[in-house]
Amino acid sequence: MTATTHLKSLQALEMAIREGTLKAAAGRLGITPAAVGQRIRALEDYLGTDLLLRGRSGLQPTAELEHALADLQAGFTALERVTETLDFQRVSEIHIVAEPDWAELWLTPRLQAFREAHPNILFCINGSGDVPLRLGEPDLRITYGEGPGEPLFRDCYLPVTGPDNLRRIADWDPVLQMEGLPLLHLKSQRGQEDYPGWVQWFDKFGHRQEGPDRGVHYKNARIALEAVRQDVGFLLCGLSLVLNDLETGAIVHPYPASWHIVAPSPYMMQIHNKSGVRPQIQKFIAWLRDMASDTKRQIESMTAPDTPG
Amino acid sequence: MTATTHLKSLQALEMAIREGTLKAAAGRLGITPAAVGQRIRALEDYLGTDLLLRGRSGLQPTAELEHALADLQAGFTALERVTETLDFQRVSEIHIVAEPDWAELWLTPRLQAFREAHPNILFCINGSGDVPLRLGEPDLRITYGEGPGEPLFRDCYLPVTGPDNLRRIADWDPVLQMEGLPLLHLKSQRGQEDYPGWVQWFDKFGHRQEGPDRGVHYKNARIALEAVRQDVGFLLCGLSLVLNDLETGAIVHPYPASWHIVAPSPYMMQIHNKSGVRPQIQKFIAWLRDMASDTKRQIESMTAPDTPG
DNA sequence: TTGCGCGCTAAAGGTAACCTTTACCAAATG
DNA sequence: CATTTGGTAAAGGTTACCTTTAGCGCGCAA
Repeated sequence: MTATTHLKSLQALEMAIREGTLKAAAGRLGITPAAVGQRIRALEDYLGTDLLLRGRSGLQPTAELEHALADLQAGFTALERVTETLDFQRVSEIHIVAEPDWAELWLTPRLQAFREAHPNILFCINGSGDVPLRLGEPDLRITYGEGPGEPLFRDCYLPVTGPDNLRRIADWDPVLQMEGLPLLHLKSQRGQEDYPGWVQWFDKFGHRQEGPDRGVHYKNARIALEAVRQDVGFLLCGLSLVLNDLETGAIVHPYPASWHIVAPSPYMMQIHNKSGVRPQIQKFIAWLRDMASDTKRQIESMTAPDTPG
Repeated sequence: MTATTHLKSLQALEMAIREGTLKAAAGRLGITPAAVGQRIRALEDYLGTDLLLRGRSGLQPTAELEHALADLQAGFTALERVTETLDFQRVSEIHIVAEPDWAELWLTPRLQAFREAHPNILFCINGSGDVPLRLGEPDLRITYGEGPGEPLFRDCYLPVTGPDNLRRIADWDPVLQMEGLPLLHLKSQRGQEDYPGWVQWFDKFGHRQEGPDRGVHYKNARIALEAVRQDVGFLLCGLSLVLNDLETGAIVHPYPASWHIVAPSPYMMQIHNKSGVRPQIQKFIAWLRDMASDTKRQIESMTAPDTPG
């Protein structure tokens, strides 16, 4: 008895039957439909017999394959259990370096759910977390601005303030609403093109005659938002960072959401050592993409021209 | 649930555990031990954990792997059943073109056993057999003489005659034994360098003064051997073609077997479309190599200098 | 101890398997 | 009839894989 050859062909075949179309199988296998067809064809050529009847509506194993089908499916089911077992056992560390504000206000709150689902994955974000920093490149790097990587989502800047402030200015003349109230700034907004600040906002929407660059400066967004919640003033903040605060009403945006500035750059994700990413990291990346596209949808729906406010 | 990756690594791992050494696993997989090590290492790197403890005397799965081992073995056992089923079901035709004499007197008698073991494999040898000739190159081509391919065995020419003839000349002077008795020739021996004939034999061993090129000429060896059995005369014949006749005593070789001429060329096997040979053809080739090396051994033992006759 | 054999490993390099891309076709669907 | 959906064909690039070669460490015998 000689060892099994054409493992990938058998896998493609099994997946095609399981999924019903080559296209779906391709999706599961992470390759193109053409490749799935090629894999199966290769095995058919090798054996000199057809194995799969390709119909437009569904696939069907030929009589040849029928007799082997049970073993085929049993085999790959067992192997999938193997991978699951091996992955599950593995305690994995994921090291991330990211924009501090984004990490603190977007990533960390969402991460809780992932960590509960994967208790065997430990994190180190910007040098702290479950495990200490190790030497070398981080597994993941999230940056804002021009640079390499894959875009996650594009943020949207708009003014936010505390709920009391909103009530206080509710009956003021819109043109004057913000006059006299303190503007809060982030350090990152100081003279950096990529981070829209009050200067850009007033340029675009008017509403304040002077001093858009004056006010209180905060080192990071968490502190600034703390101040906002206590009605210290107005902050021009990336929407993604305050989605939850807006939801709970801890802070509010006093103007229509259409009065916003789209971030000139998206958040970018760089994956270190792109080929050969460990399965746990793959899981995390997949989750991150999901979360990012959720956020993207939320931002888009909130700032869509036809649904202001 | 994402599809299983590193199939080949898992296969190597399973085989290594099954066989006990990387070397043995490599043999089963048809690759080098280094490759097996690499496959397993690749998976270990991917998972970030060791899977196999390599010891000088035997391999051992690590604790990580222990839990997945049952599924791993079950998986590949099932897949091996798949290949067996698929191969078995397949009715395959093997088309062979070969030296006519060799095909008729060496291959065909031996083929019977193979055909019984593999009733689903049909043959077409030199245009006739179970199935009619098809267009295109034959799967296998057996040639004699210089040419491409893989050597099967090198034949050995020596005189044969019928048992009665042997008795008749037994008490003659060896130098004169063959004088006056007819020499039988094959058409292929006529002026072809590659096929040693009586001329070459007498050049080398004397024993006849004149006319080594005279006698009866036969179109093919089967007819000539028929005549030999009926004591018509002496034939200089490839040993491989008459091994069975010598065994049964239907024909004999009147001189010590050391009085032979080694064929200047071996029989050569060319495999068409070398990569992508169908499994049935692989089985047949493996069998053919076995048979050929059997024959080689028989020829060598019969013609060895220390065991003449 | 030294020398040797055996099995695993490391590094380098070549090749073929594999995948993607692009374009096309045929059936199903509106 | 136009469009969409799913499969196929051909071409081309790259990467995974394998072989080769050399080396290491251990066990065993002299």
